[in-house]
Amino acid sequence: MPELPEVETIARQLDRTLRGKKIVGVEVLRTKSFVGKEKELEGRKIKRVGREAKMIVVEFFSWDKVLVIHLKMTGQLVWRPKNWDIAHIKREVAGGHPSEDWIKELPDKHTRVVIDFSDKSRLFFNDLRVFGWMKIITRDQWLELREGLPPDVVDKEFSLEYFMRILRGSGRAVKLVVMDSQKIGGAGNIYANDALNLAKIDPRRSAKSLSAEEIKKLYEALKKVIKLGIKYGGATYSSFRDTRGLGGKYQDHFLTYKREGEKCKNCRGKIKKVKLGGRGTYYCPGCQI
DNA sequence: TGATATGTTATCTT
DNA sequence: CAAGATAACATATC
Repeated sequence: MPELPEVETIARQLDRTLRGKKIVGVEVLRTKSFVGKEKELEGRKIKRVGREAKMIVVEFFSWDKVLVIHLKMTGQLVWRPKNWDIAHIKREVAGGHPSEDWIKELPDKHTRVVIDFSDKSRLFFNDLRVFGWMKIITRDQWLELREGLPPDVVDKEFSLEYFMRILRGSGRAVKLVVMDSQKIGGAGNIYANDALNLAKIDPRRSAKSLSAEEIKKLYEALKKVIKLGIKYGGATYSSFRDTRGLGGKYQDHFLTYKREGEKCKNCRGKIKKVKLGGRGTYYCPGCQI
């Protein structure tokens, strides 16, 4: 489910809550969801939690291995303190409305892994479709993996020159190139749709047909929507929940995504939905040329 | 019942 | 070989 802003939201929250905590137990309820020997985690103390592309990395004190997590389409990481109860969550969220469907007991039928900490708090990895995973790899493997990753939209290495080179080198539809995780990290379907609307570019156009000016507009739009997504704590669409089991707010600011038939915020045209690369694609025929 | 679903990658086709 | 298209992963919801 989560795109970069959603993963970033989760990673930041985990970094805050898990730092210094000691793992005392790991239960794997679905073997496909955990790669490696979970026993190895016992007794480890968490140094920090970070994000690279759409992966979450957990680093430990005095250990040369890391835990890498990918939520794919439907993964969730929900942390609950000792003696968690509904009243506790409601107290924690100032003015927010906890989504009722998530105020429930865990583990449930979609829980794949549970990590227990020495302070009796617990982290639940839920994943309906079981595409996501947690895996233990060595620090060296992790560094190697990072080497092979393209720059994230929010990285400073993601320059306009780089973006231009990528787009000019492909004849595919511009939206598919923007979403290509081999070339650009972190631009998923929701944000790709919205960035193209903001830049007023038809998502179906061949990437190499964009002018330098259009590329620049798209580059800026992409950074802008991703930052907006982070600011609003991600988009709650389908299964996205933060570590408290609560949703984000970006969905209230969608420009095109899931807005078929509604008015374009630029030109009052009607948002249209088409299919591109097997994915739902939303755009405004009025202003996206 | 059938279409659809946020991500990634393996495998097919051109 | 390379670029691009498509299927696959597992499950729920509309």
